Amino acid sequence: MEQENEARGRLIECAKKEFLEKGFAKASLRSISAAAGMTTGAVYFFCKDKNGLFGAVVDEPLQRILQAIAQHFSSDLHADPVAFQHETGDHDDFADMMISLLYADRDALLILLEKSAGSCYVNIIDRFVEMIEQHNLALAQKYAVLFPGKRINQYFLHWFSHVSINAFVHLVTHEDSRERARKEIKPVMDMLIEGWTAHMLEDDV
Amino acid sequence: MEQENEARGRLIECAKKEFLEKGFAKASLRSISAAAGMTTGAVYFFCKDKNGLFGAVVDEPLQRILQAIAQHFSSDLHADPVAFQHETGDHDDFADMMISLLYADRDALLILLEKSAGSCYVNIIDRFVEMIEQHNLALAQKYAVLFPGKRINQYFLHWFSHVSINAFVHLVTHEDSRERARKEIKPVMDMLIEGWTAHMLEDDV
Amino acid sequence: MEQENEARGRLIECAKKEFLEKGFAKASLRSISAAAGMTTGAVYFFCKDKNGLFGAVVDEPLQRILQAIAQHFSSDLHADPVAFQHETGDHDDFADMMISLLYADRDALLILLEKSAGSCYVNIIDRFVEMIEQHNLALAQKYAVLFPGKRINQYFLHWFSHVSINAFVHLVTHEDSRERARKEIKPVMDMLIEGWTAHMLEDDV
Amino acid sequence: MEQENEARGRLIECAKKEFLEKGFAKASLRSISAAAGMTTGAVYFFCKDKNGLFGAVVDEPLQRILQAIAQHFSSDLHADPVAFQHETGDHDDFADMMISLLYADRDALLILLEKSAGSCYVNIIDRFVEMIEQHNLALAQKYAVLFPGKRINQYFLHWFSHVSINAFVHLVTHEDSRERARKEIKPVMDMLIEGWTAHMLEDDV
DNA sequence: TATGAATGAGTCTTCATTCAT
DNA sequence: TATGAATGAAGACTCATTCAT
Repeated sequence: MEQENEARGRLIECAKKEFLEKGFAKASLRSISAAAGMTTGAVYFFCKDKNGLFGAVVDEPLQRILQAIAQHFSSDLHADPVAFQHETGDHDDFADMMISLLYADRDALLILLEKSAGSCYVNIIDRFVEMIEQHNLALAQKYAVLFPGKRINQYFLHWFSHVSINAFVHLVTHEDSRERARKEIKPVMDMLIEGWTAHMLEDDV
Repeated sequence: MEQENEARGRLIECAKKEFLEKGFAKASLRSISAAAGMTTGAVYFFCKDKNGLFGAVVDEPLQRILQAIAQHFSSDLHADPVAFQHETGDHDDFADMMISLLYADRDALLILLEKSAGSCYVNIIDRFVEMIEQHNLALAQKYAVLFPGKRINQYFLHWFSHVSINAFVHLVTHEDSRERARKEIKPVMDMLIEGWTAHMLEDDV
Repeated sequence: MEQENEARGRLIECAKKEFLEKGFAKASLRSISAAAGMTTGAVYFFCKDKNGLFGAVVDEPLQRILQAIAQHFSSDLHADPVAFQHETGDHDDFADMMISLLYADRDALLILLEKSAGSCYVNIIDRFVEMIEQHNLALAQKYAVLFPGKRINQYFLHWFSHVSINAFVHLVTHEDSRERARKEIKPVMDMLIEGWTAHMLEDDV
Repeated sequence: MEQENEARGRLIECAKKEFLEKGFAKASLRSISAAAGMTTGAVYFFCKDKNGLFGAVVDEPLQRILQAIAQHFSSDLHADPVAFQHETGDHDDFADMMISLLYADRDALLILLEKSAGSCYVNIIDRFVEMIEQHNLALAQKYAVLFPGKRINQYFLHWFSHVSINAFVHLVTHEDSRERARKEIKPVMDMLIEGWTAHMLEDDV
């Protein structure tokens, strides 16, 4: 977006390639900077350290996704929980948004999701899971009110949140084409919605 | 089983602890061998190398699971695919078996599933997924015969296999108690079965 | 005095702070220039190099002291050596002058005396010691003439010169208040004078 | 003393030489290990890190001195404070002991006293000063009791303690011969004793 | 059976310095 | 007058691995 320095761009592009190939821990600043045609020292002109370089690759797309999710959830909560399973349009919108975001800078996301071991972004997926779990919890609580004698199944809630996130992670990880991704996610989302409806509440003992 | 050496046992126990804490890549043979009260050199008497040590920790429980799954699948295939969703007993058996196996040496499994980055066991989960995917495919093919105008949704099949495996990974990862694990897996399995039935086949175009 | 540049002043002020905190060797031009709101390159516009920057901080007060001592000594030498211990006024004057000079830019002096390791000002104290030692030697020679059968104790002379300088170094280093410094130095000076008289000459063998 | 490994001995000897020449901060493990005919990695087999190597050079003689001082002081405190200035024998013993200790491994002491900047032994002299200051304080308190209307001059006490330590530091630093050291310290000690007697107490206001 | 010693390549990082602009 | 970019050498340190004994 910004008309950045050219060498910096080269550096980050090479870093992206190396992180994608070797992962954060095994990536070598030496080989990254060599590929970018500069010395290791130069890297430290552009970034604070190895983690900073990693951040330069992944942070922007990450923030975009984080914000989009937060925003979506804040608006979504006012919806009618009874109609959870019928709000197809809403779920479709969410899925479309996620796919757009995920594929906008797919390599960066792949790195973030699969190659961040050792960096300060480890377990970033857990942050996504936490966000969606909180949201699901709120939704489920409103839902549970309508069913006396039922209560939220906490374990299922947690697992369900995991699976929901992983649905997108799996998508961006296994499906190269954004168009096909749009199509493939549908039955997955449907199955998730049905599962939510059928199993989120358990009998209160 | 084998009349093992005592020092070797100590070594492997300490390795298990270190791998669990730091993961394969960040684990240090120095600190492992120090904890086991021996020198780094000694490690190479017992194992070929770092990967070998990792294998000494995780391979036995891994093989047990691999065999159990293979065996289960070979017998399962003769079942009636029409009745997939009704074979509750069978699914329960499978889940019980898996839980038994997973919790028998839970630490080793945790390491294998979550801490193997950098070792030659990376992506071991993918091997599980492949196994189950082949099995699901065979099942689905028999099932598809009964529904002309329908065909297997390949992407869904793959994702479904992933989720099936992850159901167990998530369980062993998040649930300390084997008894609770037995209970928590139920709605998860139910949701999986329902999802299979509803979405494994898509309209043939 | 000079119509200095404002940025230069800021730079030197920040350098002073950093040198005081970390000492010459561990001070970083990067962090100094950053604190001064400029780039490292800019430092080299104002100074020749790191040592030059150090000099910009400490050299002026140093020169003032060097000159004052030289001047004091050249006038002092004409005094009557017999009366060394009685020239209280003279010693008081010297002490007062030193204290004024030392506290005029105390931070700079502290840096020079305690934080110059690694710079070309290391062992600057030795230069003070040499000056005072030469002076003490001259004084002692005139004094020795009056005591046949006695000669100057060279080692004592050297140590004594050290201690004399350190009396002031210790003062500026440990005593924040210039007024208290004026008071505290008195018994110290007295002890030095008495020591001089009693031990500077030893029996000639 | 211990029949140590030969390479380790070589390493420590080379380290001693390098520390003596360049000081802790500017000493290079690279050049030390090269001089000792081994790789940098080997250093870490023998020592924890650079500070550990420094410790291997200086810690033993340091501990010997620390203990000797502590022991001397604990016995000395029972002496008659009135007779402080007359206990020539005692002071002589102390001086002799210190000189023996200081010259037993003089290079190590020189390093410790003058070249420790940057290491975890910086300001080790202050520890000596503190020890002797506490002792001097205790002595002075007993002494002060005998002189109503007088009180301890705190600044003088502190400075005096510094000078006392520096008497030995200066000695080992400037005098190569242990025999001459024994002789040179005498007038210094005398001057210290006289100064103590004359100036440690000031008029109570 | 295991050790103690050592290697050597590699890690990230920091630094003073330079120089075209 | 000052910057931004980059250098290059060196820094301490860690590691898996080897091998004679």
